[in-house]
Amino acid sequence: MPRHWLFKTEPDAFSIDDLQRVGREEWSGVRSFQARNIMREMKLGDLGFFYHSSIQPPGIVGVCEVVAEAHPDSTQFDRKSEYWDPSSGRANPKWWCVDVGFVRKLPRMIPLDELRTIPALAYMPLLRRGQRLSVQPVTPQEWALILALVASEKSG
DNA sequence: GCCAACGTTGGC
DNA sequence: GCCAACGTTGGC
Repeated sequence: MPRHWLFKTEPDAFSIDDLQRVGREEWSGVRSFQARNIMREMKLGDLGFFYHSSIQPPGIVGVCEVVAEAHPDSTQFDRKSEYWDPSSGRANPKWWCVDVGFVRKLPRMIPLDELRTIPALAYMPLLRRGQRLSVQPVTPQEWALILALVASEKSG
C-alpha cells in the first residue's frame, strides 16, 4: 500500500510541465531537516501531489511518483551549485533526497483556496498557518478526497 | 543549552 | 513588496 506525499515547487524554477518533459527529476536542494526526514520515509512507487507555490493562484497541478528512494543529494557536494554545503561530506552526507517521476497532470489545477473550503483537509500541513514544509505527508483520506474533486472532470 | 537575531518561505 | 511563522545560528 503506497503512502502519499506532497511536493511543493515554484513553477518558475521547475514546473509540472518540466517534469513531464524530462520524465524524472532528483528532488535536490531541499535544506530542511524535517523535509529530509520525510523524504527518507518514502518508498518506491509512493505517489505524491505536485504543488505549484509562489504563483497566483497556488495549487495542486499533478501527480508524481517516487522512482528512487532517498539517496545523498548531489548538489551538496557541487561547489558551483547554489545548494553546495561545505559542512557536508561524502563520508557522511547531510542532505538526502528522492527522485520523482511524472505520472499525470490533473484535469485542472486545484487552487489552495478551494482546498481551504473543505473541512476534512484542515489538518494538512499545506493549509496550516505557518507550515512551510516543502515536502509533506498526505493521508489516504486526504489523497482520495482531493482526487475526487477532479475525478469526474475530463483529463486535459 | 538558552534564546535573541537572522534568514527563508510563501501566501497575500 | 510585505510580513508572519518558524528553523537555524551563534554568543554567552
